[in-house]
Amino acid sequence: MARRARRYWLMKSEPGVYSIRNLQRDGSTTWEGVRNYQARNFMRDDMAVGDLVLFYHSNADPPGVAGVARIARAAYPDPTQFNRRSRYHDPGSKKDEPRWSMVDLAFVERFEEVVPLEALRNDDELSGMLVTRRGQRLSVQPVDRGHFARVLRMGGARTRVR
DNA sequence: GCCAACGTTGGC
DNA sequence: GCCAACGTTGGC
Repeated sequence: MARRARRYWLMKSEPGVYSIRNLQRDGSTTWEGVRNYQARNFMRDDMAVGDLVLFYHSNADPPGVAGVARIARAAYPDPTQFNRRSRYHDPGSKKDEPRWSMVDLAFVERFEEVVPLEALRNDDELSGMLVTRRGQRLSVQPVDRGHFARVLRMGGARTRVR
């Protein structure tokens, strides 16, 4: 049985809300609250267990890639969409036809230092990488294998692409 | 805190 | 289907 090739991703989190250190502490986490259709589609349709993720700190100083995570559970319905108390509640979503999906992430490693967005932008090998584009707000993005490997090197990571 | 960029909503 | 109004994201 041929296995699907591992895919590579970037996922944004505000460190004031949930940082790479939080993920390191917790070991794994649920990724609820994504309410953008493009981001949902990537999670629901394209992510699989074992895919690697660049863990990106947004609204941070500096913004940038803080470490690496791994998809620990493939997409399943985000329960917060049905919770009236939740800030992620979606009254338009039906139980038998959930609108929003989520995945679980597991900690892989934390970079010694964040690789700043500016460094990504200044790196020739990373030209075209989505996150370096001005106005790019998507919180879940696919990353080219070569770009992923390059960011790992910039972060001094032990993790390798394969 | 500002504001550009962008997604969503809803009137028409 | 258009598009103005509005809300959010996220760099700076």
